[in-house]
Amino acid sequence: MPELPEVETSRRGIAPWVEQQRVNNVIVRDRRLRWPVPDDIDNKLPGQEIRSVKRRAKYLLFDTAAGTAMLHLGMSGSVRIIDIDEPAGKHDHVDICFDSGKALRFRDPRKFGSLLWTEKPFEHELLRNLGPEPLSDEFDGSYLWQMSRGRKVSIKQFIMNAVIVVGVGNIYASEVLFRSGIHPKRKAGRISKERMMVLGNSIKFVLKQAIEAGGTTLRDFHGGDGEPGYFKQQLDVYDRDGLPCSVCKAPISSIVLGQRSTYYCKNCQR
DNA sequence: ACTGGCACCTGGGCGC
DNA sequence: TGCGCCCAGGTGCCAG
Repeated sequence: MPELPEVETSRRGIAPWVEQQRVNNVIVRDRRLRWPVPDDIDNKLPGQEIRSVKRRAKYLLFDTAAGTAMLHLGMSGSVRIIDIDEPAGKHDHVDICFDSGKALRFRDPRKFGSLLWTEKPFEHELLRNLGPEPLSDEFDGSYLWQMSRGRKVSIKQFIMNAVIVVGVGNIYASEVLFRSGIHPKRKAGRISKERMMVLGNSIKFVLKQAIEAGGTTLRDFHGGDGEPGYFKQQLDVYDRDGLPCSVCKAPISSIVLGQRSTYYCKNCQR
């Protein structure tokens, strides 16, 4: 479910309940996530204080003196704060319980998420080769333009490639291309610098707006504070097949690109 | 070096 | 109600 805004919303929601809290114990009910949950999680985390909860790409990083727990929400994962005695549901795979009597509960029906342990997060193989954060100063349209020269992939797949830039998933890829007036199938290497500048700005704008709205709730996403995200109301094209374009009123089109549903306006996007 | 396609897993919504 | 089918917010890995 989560793209960058949903992960960031989750991070902000849980941080006040987790930072500076000491882990009492960890309950792992099912290790069979995308990768098996390592013993380190139950062995090394208890007794540690969470110094900070940070985010890199779509990973939540729980920093302690002994190492860092890396949590990825996959397609269907979510986290929330509970009282430690709250009964666990079928897909509540992990609880990180604090001395405070609260716990961080990780739920993930599809099990595409992961919970890993590392001592050097930024050297971890899953993080090492990631592209820049879209909201950082090192990312902008001229970077996108430079990286895209000679590339034949569609611009949509290009911006969803985490080696190029992290955090842009299937919803926001369609949204930022609409805002930029760029057809999702256009080859990345054949977009002018001027248009790439617009795209770079759109990525920053849309992601920021979505974070402010608390993310997008399509099904059951909720931030760590239990509130759903309200960005769905601001989606211009995603999941709006056949509905009128917010600008020109032409029906929104849908196609499949790289096995993912893709939405755009035939009129507004070239 | 790129590109496209598959895989992992479970549940929800739809049509019959 | 039940069944079968299609779809779902991610991403590592494989072959060409």
